[in-house]
Amino acid sequence: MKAEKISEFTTHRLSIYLRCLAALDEEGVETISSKSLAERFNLNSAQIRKDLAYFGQFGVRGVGYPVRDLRRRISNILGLDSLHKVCVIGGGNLGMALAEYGGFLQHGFSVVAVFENSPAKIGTTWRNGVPVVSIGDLKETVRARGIEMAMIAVPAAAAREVCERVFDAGIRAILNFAPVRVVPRPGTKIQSIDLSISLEGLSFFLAGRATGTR
Amino acid sequence: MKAEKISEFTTHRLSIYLRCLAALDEEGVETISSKSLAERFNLNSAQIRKDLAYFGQFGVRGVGYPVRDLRRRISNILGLDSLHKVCVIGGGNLGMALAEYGGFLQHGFSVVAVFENSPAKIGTTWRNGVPVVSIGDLKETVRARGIEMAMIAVPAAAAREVCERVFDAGIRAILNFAPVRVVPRPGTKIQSIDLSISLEGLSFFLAGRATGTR
DNA sequence: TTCTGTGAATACCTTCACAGCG
DNA sequence: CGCTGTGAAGGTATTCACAGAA
Repeated sequence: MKAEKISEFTTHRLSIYLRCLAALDEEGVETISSKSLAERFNLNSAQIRKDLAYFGQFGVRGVGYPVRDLRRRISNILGLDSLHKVCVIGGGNLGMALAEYGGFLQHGFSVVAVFENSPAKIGTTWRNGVPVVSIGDLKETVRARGIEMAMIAVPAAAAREVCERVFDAGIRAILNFAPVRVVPRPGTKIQSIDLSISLEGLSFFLAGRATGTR
Repeated sequence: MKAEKISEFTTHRLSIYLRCLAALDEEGVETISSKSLAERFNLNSAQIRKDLAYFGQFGVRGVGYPVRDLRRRISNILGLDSLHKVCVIGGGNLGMALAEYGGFLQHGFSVVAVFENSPAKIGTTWRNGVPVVSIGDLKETVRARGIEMAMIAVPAAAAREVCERVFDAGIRAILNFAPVRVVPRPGTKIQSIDLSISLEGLSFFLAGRATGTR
């Protein structure tokens, strides 16, 4: 791997390539060229080659990339060789939906706990067996269960404080759903998904067409 | 407004500015400079001025921007003057969580229906009064209720077909949660949120630190 | 003087185009 | 030959720096 720092655009595309390679591998396809891979996402083939070249020389000139091998390597690059343990903070609707979402496990992420502060919910077990734990037990549970990431699904007002507690518990990666900008500590990463802002982007698009911008 | 096309980076930031301006307005602040606004998101002040300049000259030299006025204008630019009616396709956990999420209404989006294909759920009403409607009635309901946007929360396998039906029903803006790339029709827009890919980005970050990339 | 609005400079991301290997 | 890997070119986004208005 080269010393340069990799952009998020690249890592995002790696995930996309990985999905496609997994499907191809399952189909029994053994080799794929950057060109035919590119066509699937209407993307430039040089883009794919550049993305991969950051991490080594995986291809065979005149042939293409060996599907299974490339799949394994990208999986490795993304740190997906082993299952990642994830927790959800906040046992409201969104939190519970996240805890139960089947897609995570399929991609190597296992939700092992939901943290809550409402006594009524603490101690219960969610449908698929995920325990609802007191937020007070965050630190011990994180350590005991080897939790590496947290998904924050608490009200906006609580988000900042919750992130601090999560960092204090030793977690260094957060996926934040609260509509609040939180600044990561050095050595940590926060990725935010703001549903209202996404909808506002769509609203802008619709408004533009309406006023004839086309 | 200038003829240039506006990048998504800009519109995304406009949403962020809007949030901040709303808070300032509520606090009674009357004027804000690009510099002090920039400090809140550690962002460059020229960035903010450029973003706003695409749409007109809103500021007063030597003073800054009038908070309430700028708030109204951005709101207008983003098409947020009126409430937007939104539907959810898919009545699973995620779909129901989206239907009940209070944050949308606060930002001008109202979820007015959840579309489902399971007969057991159709005809029921979700907690906050959102009706669960048969996907077969999509077109009529969209027309009758003036629905402008759809949030897709169906399994990956169904996503593509569902998007087609949504477009056929006259909706031109989609927020897609299914882990599938869907190509928008001309004149439509699809914004995708892929939870697993977001987690993979975090996994890459953690993997990098672990191998000493720092 | 302060702070906007904006051309110029820079940094970054993508695409082109081709040398070179299998 | 076909396709990768990559320097060079082309675009786009961000930042700098300053002229000019209040």
